[in-house]
Amino acid sequence: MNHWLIKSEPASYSWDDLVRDGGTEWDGVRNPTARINLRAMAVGDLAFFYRSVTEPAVVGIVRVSRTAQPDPRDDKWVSVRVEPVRPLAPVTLKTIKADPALAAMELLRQSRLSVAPVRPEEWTHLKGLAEAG
DNA sequence: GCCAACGTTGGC
DNA sequence: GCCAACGTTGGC
Repeated sequence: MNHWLIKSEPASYSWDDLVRDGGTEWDGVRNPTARINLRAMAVGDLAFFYRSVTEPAVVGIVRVSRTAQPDPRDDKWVSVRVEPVRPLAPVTLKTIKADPALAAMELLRQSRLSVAPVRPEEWTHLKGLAEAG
């Protein structure tokens, strides 16, 4: 199983919106690198839900419930379906940046990438931080 | 194909 | 609000 991180601005779609909806189409991604990552997702893959812009932090875990399909509004692009698994105690960007075990995360390396892979050891470590806090 | 201008993302 | 990073567009 692969692990990922997906970003959303709370003003456009928040963790609470996802919980309310019970799942959503993760569409609107318009970046070629992010598209490669969406296409690589399998059903059952887990992703951190990252809140950008306003108090940037990882705030939850989601599960991929359908693989990539063309966006009906623009079939050059794709979307997957995700559903909430559980909220996490927020792990802030500040904490992530300060942690040597997370220094290689794609989140930090390419800060504008909205769909990024997470290495297994990074996944375990970051999830551990949320559970410790 | 190069590159300057421009637009968007996202941290601060 | 500012600005760095970086992707896209368009003139040449």
